[in-house]
Amino acid sequence: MTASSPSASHAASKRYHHGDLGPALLKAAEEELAENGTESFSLRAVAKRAGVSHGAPAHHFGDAKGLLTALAAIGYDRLIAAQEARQAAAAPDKTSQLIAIGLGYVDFGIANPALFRLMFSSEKPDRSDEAFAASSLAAFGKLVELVQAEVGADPYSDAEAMKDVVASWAMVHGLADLILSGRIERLMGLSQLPQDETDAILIDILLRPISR
Amino acid sequence: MTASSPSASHAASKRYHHGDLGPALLKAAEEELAENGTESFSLRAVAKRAGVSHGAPAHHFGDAKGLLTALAAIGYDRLIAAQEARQAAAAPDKTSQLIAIGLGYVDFGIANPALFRLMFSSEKPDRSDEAFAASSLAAFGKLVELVQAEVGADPYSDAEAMKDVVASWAMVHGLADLILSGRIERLMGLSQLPQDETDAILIDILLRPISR
DNA sequence: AGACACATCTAGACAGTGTCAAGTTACGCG
DNA sequence: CGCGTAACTTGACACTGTCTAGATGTGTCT
Repeated sequence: MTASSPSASHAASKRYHHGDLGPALLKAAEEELAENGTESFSLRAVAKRAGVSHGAPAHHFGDAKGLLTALAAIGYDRLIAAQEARQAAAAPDKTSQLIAIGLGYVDFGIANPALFRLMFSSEKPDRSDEAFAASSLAAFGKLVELVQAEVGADPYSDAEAMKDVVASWAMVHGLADLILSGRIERLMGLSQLPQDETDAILIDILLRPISR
Repeated sequence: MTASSPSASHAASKRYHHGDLGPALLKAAEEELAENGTESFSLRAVAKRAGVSHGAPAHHFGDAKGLLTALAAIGYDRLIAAQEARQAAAAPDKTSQLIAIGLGYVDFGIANPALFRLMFSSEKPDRSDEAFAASSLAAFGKLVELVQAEVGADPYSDAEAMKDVVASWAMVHGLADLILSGRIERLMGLSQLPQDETDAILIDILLRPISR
């Protein structure tokens, strides 16, 4: 038997040294978050799910705040991926691309409600954390860039363009937040509609902040 | 001396029966919420602040969820009051009145960030609770009514009008949520501006969802 | 190859949390 | 005046996050 190769064999075994605990904890944390929500999130439950002792996470993330901060940073990367998926499927013109990142924003929120709440409505993540700040700024940068292309002015030097950025962000963020809290479903029953009809409604709304 | 009238004397004494614990707990809970935020909210800390034992709240609100549900319901009443204050100060035309409730919405969010989060971004309140549902529907009803006046169609029978409602709500909600999480401050420095300039920016943005 | 430094993980303890059950106090009604 | 019952206290329980000390591998250097 050539067995027991030192590096990364079957990970979930009961080896004393897990070998890849950091990522495994993040995966477990995301699952816990999806199942139980942000509010009843438990660090010990995450450790149990990953098959390690309750003290193990501390060594990789410091404390619960650290783990949730890392998870939120991953969330922003995931958000960007959802936006890029919509961009790839959209027409190449500037407006369609801007709307696409809005639709991706909503897609992400619906698909990951607890993660969305962690990223935008929680005090637990440390916003001064490097990875968190970098990922969240990258997501915001996409918006700024596409609004600039749309209105033809740099938001950082043109107050009107910055209002367009803020209006666009507020609209898509409010839309996503109200949808994933179930407050829109009661009014429009979006989940009952075929995707193209849902998209048409969202596009109509997402166009409003920038149509002068 | 006519003293020691049975009902409601000096409330905060160390009488075994507090006499008015329900409201006192709500007041303490709101203060705790404002100071510590939704996430590190502690029922025992609320009881301590109100000067009663840790088990006392259960008798009035059942459990923590019950207390927070009642508090959220009060929050909606407070939201409506903030909107009505803006309405009273605004011009009587339909559009000004609609914008006024938007400004009141933002006012409320900025003044009560933790309560706002409890009302809109938390799973803790029981939305099927009678008082909660009534108060939140009253707040929403204001919006529907004013959008209907603005666009001249009943949102419950006209899909376009309902899109106007959703767009208006999403815009003001997203705006408030992003402002109170500090994400707009970095971009526009609203807190540095005089109120009329801030209002002008917000009005510009709040008009967009309904200007065809 | 052997041994040592170090990162990794476990195990126990601590204060704090929400909730439950049982006991104590006092209000109000007869 | 006495008694039922609502209001409140107290103690216990399981659970939480964090800290500490100890156990266990991993990798490296000679």
